[in-house]
Amino acid sequence: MKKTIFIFSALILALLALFQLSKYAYFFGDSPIEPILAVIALVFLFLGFYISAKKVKNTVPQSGQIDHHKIKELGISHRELEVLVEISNGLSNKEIGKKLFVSESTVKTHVSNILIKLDAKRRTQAIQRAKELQIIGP
Amino acid sequence: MKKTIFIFSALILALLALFQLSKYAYFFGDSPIEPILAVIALVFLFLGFYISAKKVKNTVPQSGQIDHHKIKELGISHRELEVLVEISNGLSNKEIGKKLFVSESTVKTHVSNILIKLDAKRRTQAIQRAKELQIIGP
DNA sequence: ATCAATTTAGTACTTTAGTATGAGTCACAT
DNA sequence: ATGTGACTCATACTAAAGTACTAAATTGAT
Repeated sequence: MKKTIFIFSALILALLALFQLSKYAYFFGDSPIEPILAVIALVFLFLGFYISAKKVKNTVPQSGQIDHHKIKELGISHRELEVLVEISNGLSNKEIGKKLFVSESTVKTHVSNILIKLDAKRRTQAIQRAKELQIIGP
Repeated sequence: MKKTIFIFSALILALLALFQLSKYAYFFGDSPIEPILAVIALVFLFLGFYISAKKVKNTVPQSGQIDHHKIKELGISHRELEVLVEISNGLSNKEIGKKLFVSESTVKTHVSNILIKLDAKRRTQAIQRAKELQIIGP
């Protein structure tokens, strides 16, 4: 895709050059407008490209990658992360306990700590925050 | 690929048209150049925007598209969908009520219906299911 | 106009979630 | 050895969440 665009861009440039040559053959007026027009067109074309690309980069925040650095930064332990993942999978505390072979009490402790570390009031908010911070996958 | 070629072809045509215009400008002498320059700049700016946007749409495979068909298929009403979105934003029933100007009781009713329709036992599970079915955005 | 679906809201109840606190075990580093 | 952090579990409590009804007002389509 990139190559195609590059090739066509080169093609346009070549066209412009040809037009310039032909113009010089026909006219010998004071100041030719065509080169200026071409430069403006290209500059604004790539400006549009650039701005749009920037916009997309800011609005679409890299999907998929989990930020291990931020996990440590927030002081979230390995076990807490496991619980967090199961929360986002929609499991109840009891179910998480069974899956991780611990009591429901333990899960509750982990959940409380997670909520504090993620600055959330509810587990649903924790899910949202964790995905926002790319601590867990989408 | 075909689209890219088409777009660039259109671009070339636009360039040709512009050159024709510039020729006319030459013949009629005193027509001002600035408006033409402005038009060219704008046209190519938006052209750049357009091409870039198209490119992104083709390279990034459906991120954020919601499946309206599946929503109707599951019989989820408009109001229920609103509630569902707020659930996934991590709000409590009371908070949702305030945001949508209804009582907490009403929200509970909606939530219960949502859970039935999404075949979920908890709101966290409903979030997971809804995202899986692309009923709500990620 | 009538019928079905939606939206709203309530009561009464059960279940799940979350808080606060304390405490025991284990590994690992100083 | 002693402390530190992570993991575990418990009790007792409060706060949400969720269920199971009932029911009225509204809306949209036939």
